[in-house]
Amino acid sequence: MGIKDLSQIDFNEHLNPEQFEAVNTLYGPVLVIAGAGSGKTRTLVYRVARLIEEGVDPESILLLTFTRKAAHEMLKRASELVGPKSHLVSGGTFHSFCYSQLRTYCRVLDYPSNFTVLDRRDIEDILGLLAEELGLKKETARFPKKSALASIYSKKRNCMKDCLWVLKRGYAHLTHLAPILEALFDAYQKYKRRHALMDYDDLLINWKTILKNYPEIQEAVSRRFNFIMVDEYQDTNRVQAELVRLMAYTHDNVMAVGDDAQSIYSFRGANFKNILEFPELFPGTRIIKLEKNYRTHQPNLDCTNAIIANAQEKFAKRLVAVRSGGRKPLFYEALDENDQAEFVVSRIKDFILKGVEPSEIAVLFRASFHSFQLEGLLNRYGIKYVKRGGLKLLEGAHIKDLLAFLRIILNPVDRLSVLRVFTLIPGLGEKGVQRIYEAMIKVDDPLKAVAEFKTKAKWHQPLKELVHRLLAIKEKDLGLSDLLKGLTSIYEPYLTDRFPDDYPRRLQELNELSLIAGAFEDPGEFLTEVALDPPDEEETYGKGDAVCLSTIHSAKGLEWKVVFIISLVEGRFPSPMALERDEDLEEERRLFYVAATRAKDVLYFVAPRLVNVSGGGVVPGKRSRFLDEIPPGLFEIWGNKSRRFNTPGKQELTTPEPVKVGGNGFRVGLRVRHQVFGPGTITKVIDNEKVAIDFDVVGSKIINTQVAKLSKI
DNA sequence: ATCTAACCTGTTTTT
DNA sequence: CAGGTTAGAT
Repeated sequence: MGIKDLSQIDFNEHLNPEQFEAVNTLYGPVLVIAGAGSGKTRTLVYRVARLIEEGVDPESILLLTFTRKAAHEMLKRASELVGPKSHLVSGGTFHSFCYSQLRTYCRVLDYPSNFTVLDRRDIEDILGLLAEELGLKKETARFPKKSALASIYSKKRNCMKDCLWVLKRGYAHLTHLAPILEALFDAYQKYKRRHALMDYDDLLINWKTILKNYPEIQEAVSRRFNFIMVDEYQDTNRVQAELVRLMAYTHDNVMAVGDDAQSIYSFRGANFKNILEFPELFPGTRIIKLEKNYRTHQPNLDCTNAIIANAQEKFAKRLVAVRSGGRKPLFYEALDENDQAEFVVSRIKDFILKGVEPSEIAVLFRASFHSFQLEGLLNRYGIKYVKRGGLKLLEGAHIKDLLAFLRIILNPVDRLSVLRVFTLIPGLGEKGVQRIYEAMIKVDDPLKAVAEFKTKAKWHQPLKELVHRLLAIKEKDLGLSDLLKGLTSIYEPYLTDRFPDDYPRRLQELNELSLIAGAFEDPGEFLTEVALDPPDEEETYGKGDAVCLSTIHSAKGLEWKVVFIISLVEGRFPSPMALERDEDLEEERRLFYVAATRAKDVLYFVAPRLVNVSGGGVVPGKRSRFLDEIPPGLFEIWGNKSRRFNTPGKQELTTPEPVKVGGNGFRVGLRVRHQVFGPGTITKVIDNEKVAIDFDVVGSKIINTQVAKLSKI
């Protein structure tokens, strides 16, 4: 296959020889194994450009990845390079792609084409409901929580194994429940079918079933998408690998790009071994390795290479930096979590003063609650930040309330939504709604049945009014956007009641949701979109220049000039849940590797020496084993003891204010003893309730004198 | 006796 | 924010 004239782009000039080779392998299966920061997505995008330039129809190109963010990034860069033609290229996450295919073809499975996609919460709630209905909770002591049920279910389906298999790995204490869980999941499958619902796993598996059982559909799809490319292949699981195999069966024009060292999604069935199996799935695969790193400099790279060198199974790969210069990563051992937060904040302020854009700074952590303390401090200093991976807009109670209203309009016997909406009425709870619901499912017009429901309870009248308002709005037959606005006005009194402190903010969010909804005509499609691709806060609020706080999982594929990785102590990172099995610990190490490779210029490791535990006490922590694994000399240790009294951040916090005496006699300079933290000195009286105290052992804390027991010394 | 509302605590990671 | 628990309301 000769290369035609490269009239538009000089590929050779913009790519190194390995990338060039990958880009120019236009036909047949290709596996690109590439390290962090080596230009993986770039390679993929250039191949799209190359194909189009070759005369390939853009509509026959399909780009797939696992995460929304990676998909978004990939398509954005494609449109930058290729221009308007890139809009004809199909692509997105596996889930959204399967959804669009199922809309067209799911009738062969006896599903209506307007099925709804469940989000995680729905799945958990339905499982919980069914478990209760089947009486499993009463029968079985220590029945797993519904979140665990959902995880077991999803793993079972993603790995294509039975319950016992899943329970044996990871839920060993529950193996006796295997038959019971099979029955529960059976009931769940039936429930979904009855209500025309699919969950995330159904999207993939149902589409796979169709491809497998309907050769004419498989043929049509395979001919339509003549070039399939998968980014972040290490994140795919067996089901996704088979989907690709099935869809490419007429042509084998598949390029998979991935890094086995960055596989961090095994909890949902992704397996880095998948990448090893690719050549088996596609005989004759050409394997290309990318080992040049464009993101960072050699000292950082030496350190990250050392982190991943401790992994037990991996492709041999040693990244070499293209950039020169640079400084070793720094490790700061903070006194406690408060000092950790103060250190990070003071460094952030410093960088911003030096002219670093806040959006070029990120703080990464294992689990989203690790950043609580830091968030408080950032708020106090007025530093703008966005948090990724934590609470999503969708998870706010008010958003869920409004969506429940919408669902009732669309389907009055949606049990979860009925429960959610009707319990908003004071005095009406779970049991009451249950009785109403039973009356609803017996008749043709469920909402009317509610209006006519007979009871002496005091909630009767408010319920009737609510239902009348819902019926009235339903009759108007409004567009989706107006419908949501109308529902918001019905919901508003309950909203102000439920959230007296911050309802204006929540109302604002609801209005934004109505605006987003304006882009959809079909309400079912809107609900699916919200489940599959929830609008994230950053886009919604358009906060431009803010520091990024992120879980490591949500940081994958992104990069910043300055990166802090915090809470590198045992018990936090690696996560205690991952200590039991070797494979889990290996994954935690890869996670650490992903975090450390996000930095372009400056990389900080931070660990507190004392760790807050639940209940309010502190215990001595041990620095994370992953830090100890790194050979000494590959990072610098920072923090002589005097630092904490010299940094600007610390100064501002501890400089005594003009003496102000709190209502209870506490004043600056007073020596006090705290039940848990021991002796300390009051440095600031904030108001009648709160004082700042510099404890002799654990450093500064804000203490509420109404809650904590303080005695004067 | 039955149900609701208020309180307390403990949180992995994603589609 | 949700699950479990419990005090208090009906």
